[in-house]
Amino acid sequence: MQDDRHGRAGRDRGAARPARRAHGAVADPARAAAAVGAQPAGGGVSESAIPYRFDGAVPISSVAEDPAALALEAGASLGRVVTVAGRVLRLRTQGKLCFAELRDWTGAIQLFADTATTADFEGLTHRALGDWVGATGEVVRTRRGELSVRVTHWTLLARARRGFGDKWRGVHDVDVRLRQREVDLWANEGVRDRFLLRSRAVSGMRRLLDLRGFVEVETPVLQAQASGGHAKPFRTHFNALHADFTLRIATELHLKRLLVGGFERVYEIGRIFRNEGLSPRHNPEFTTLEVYQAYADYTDMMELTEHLVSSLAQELRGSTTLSYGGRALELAAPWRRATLEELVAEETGVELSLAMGRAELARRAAALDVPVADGDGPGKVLLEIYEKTTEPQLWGPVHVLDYPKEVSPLARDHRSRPGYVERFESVVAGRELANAFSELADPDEQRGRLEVQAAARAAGDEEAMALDEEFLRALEHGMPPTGGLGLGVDRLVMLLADEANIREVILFPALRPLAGGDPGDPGAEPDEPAAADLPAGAAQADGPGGG
RNA sequence: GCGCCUCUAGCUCAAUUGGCAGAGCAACGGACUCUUAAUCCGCAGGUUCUGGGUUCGAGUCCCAGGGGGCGCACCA
Repeated sequence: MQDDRHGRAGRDRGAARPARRAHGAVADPARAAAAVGAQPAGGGVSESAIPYRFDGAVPISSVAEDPAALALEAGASLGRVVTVAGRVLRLRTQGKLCFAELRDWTGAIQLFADTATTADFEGLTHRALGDWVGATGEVVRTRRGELSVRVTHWTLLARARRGFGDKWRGVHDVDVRLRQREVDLWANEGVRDRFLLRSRAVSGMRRLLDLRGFVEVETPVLQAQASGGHAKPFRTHFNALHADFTLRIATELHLKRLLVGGFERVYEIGRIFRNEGLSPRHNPEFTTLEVYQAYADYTDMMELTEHLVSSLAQELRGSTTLSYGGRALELAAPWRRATLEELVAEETGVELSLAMGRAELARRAAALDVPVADGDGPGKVLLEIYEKTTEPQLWGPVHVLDYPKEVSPLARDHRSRPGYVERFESVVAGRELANAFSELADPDEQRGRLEVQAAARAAGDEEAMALDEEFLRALEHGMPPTGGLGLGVDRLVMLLADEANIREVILFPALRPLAGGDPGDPGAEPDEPAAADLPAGAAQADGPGGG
């Protein structure tokens, strides 16, 4: 993994066995594609009655959490008329009364209707679960004590032709949950909150960095040759240039070029792509944060890592003490710092040192049942031993210091330990969360390191780092001393959300495509007429600017 | 890629040793003026993932394929 800043950040290895969250995958692809709960169309309201916009709705939480409303006594009215909008998730009709639970993304409130005060009472009682409705009425508390909007009039905003699964148990079919995340978000408790947490973590990250004077930038996803990491890229074709391109595997090299260009503090939060395995802990596209700070070294990056992670935990979870997989995790700064060898010795009792040479290291690897490849140098052997025996056992958080130069082509030589570079990985819950170094700025040294990579590449190592001449030329213009940090955003969100499966923190994780497309759906509306059959005007009316 | 597990109504799940495919929810029709997973009455709903095989008889056993899950490998 060498210099690979995100070698596994955001993609875990050696992780604790993930809790099995769902059972019994169903689903032949046909049924998965046919979606959940297809129901016959109906409901007695014509599509043309649905308005183009809906004015005046307030967030439901502003009603449901209003102190005056909370203090309201059963049977009393607040004397305040509100309009709310959202989705009908429960519906209970009782003779000339009707109760519905209306939910928007801020909260839920009951609608209370009756034949005397509600326009089109009958229509309301025939809403399908899942229909979107706007409603206006007084804020009251029912005799039975439920805060409600006593509906005088209401508007259908969307029909739900498909249901959202069992109203009590939701939808547990993993395939449906992931392929139809929109269903998962409504049907299952906590899903939406988890993704809101993710969103807040990312915006929090931006805010914390902005406060320290960093600027956010965007670098290319499409690259002639991806570099800056160790991974197989996805390949694509750039028609206009008649050239094969790759999707980026790291943002590192472009960001360092910005340091050369005078951006002293930059960061990018972006998707990178690695053409590798799929697992509960690996998604081929994942999000990284990369930060570069001029005049700083890796010790500054340790402080920054601690600051980001502990601040987000405090802000989003209310504490730096979290529970992850049932085990306590204390994220408050400062985090422990220990060298790679110290940690291996603690875990295995085996002393290691680069100085003892490859042969001796290989013997110790064998004694620990760690396989070693013939081509591996001493640094690689050392790293393998650490990764196989120690990293998965580290609960942390801990900054693992000082990696062999051999496996770190982009990091600067250690100022006092020959053969090592100034690099650390932050390990939390047995997995790498962050990877950082004092950046290598010397163009000649960098060229030499990348030539070694290029040779490995030429020898068939598909994941050896590509030699990037534009990057090397940039370094020749001079890059100041710089500390750089890469952090796996998906991984961080997993920690904050207490999730063992990366797909629970990615809205639309990669899945095998369904063969044959939509197999048809008996509950769905008839197919739309083909475009050719539409009147000329209609054929173009497919969106803003579409014409 | 390999191994193990799994797939039954729209959803969540049953179905004794191989012996009539069921329930709850959703849907549909109805009753009900304070419900809270409302309740009650009625009605409807199936290529038991697909294709073969064994058997008098297969949701159940066997083979092949597909989807999904987990683990391993990969992720220098």
